Amino acid sequence: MQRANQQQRAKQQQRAKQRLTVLRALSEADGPLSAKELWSRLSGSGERVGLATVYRALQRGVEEGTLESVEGLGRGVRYEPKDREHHHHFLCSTCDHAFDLFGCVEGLDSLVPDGFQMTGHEVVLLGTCDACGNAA
Amino acid sequence: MQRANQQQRAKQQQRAKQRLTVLRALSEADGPLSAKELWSRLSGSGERVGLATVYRALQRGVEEGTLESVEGLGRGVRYEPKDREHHHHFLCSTCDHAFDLFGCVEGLDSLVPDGFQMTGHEVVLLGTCDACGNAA
DNA sequence: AATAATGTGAGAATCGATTATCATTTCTTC
DNA sequence: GAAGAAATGATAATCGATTCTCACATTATT
Repeated sequence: MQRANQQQRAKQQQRAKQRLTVLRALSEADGPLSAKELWSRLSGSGERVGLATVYRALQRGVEEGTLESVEGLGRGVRYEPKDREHHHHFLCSTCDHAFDLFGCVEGLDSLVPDGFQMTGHEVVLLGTCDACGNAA
Repeated sequence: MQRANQQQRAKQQQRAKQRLTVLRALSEADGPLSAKELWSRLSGSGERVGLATVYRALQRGVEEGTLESVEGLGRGVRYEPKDREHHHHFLCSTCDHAFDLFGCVEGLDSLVPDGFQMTGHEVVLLGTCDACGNAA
């Protein structure tokens, strides 16, 4: 069983060249990316990948549990690998890129109103990233 | 000048009955609302207001500086009066309503990477609101 | 009351994001 | 290498959100 799965995965990986290109690009990113961001990056670096393929790869990643969709960063949905530790994001208002942050905050529990059940939280820092700040 | 403005505002307020209905409903809400949420509420309470009017009222409110658009709460844009104190939101995953919270968190500064300039932040708590929790 | 200016509602048009379609290509199996 | 299965790319279709259009209603001005 274990072995059969491995074999099957190996097969899939050989077949799905573009899909893995997409997933690799996402795992190498320094923050969550939208389908279009991902597609732009790949296209920019000479990879010929269709936008539909990017969407398919992301969708499948979420279904298989290796990716996670991240809402709440401006408009649109971005994606990131699910195996990252708990973290938050910095959204640059100039380049609109979202950066992973390390660490978390304190005092969340005290914000929850009586009777409400908190199951998670998101923190987004807004401002200007290093590159955009220097370019100004 | 001061007086001219007041007179003009008075005129506008008499004219724009529906617009003010929209703005009042938003200011009475316990959290930021989207155009459609606002429209549903008004329609539900017997007000005959067109969706276009809601959008116009919101757009104008933002232009005039009395309203603020809030992104980052799931998909879509919501609006809230700009005169509220600094606060955050609780997003109920069941009813999808966003509730205003009171208070803030600590330790944000330490999350900012070197070279980045933070100009603001958002905190969103996720979970189940009182009503939805009891209804389950 | 007549006229002009503004506000409104209903639905059409538009927009960006996402999904569906389908012919072609690539890989696997035999 | 042939046949079948899966993946891909281009682009059409769809979807929800928002804006636009325009005829009509309301309010203001004279």
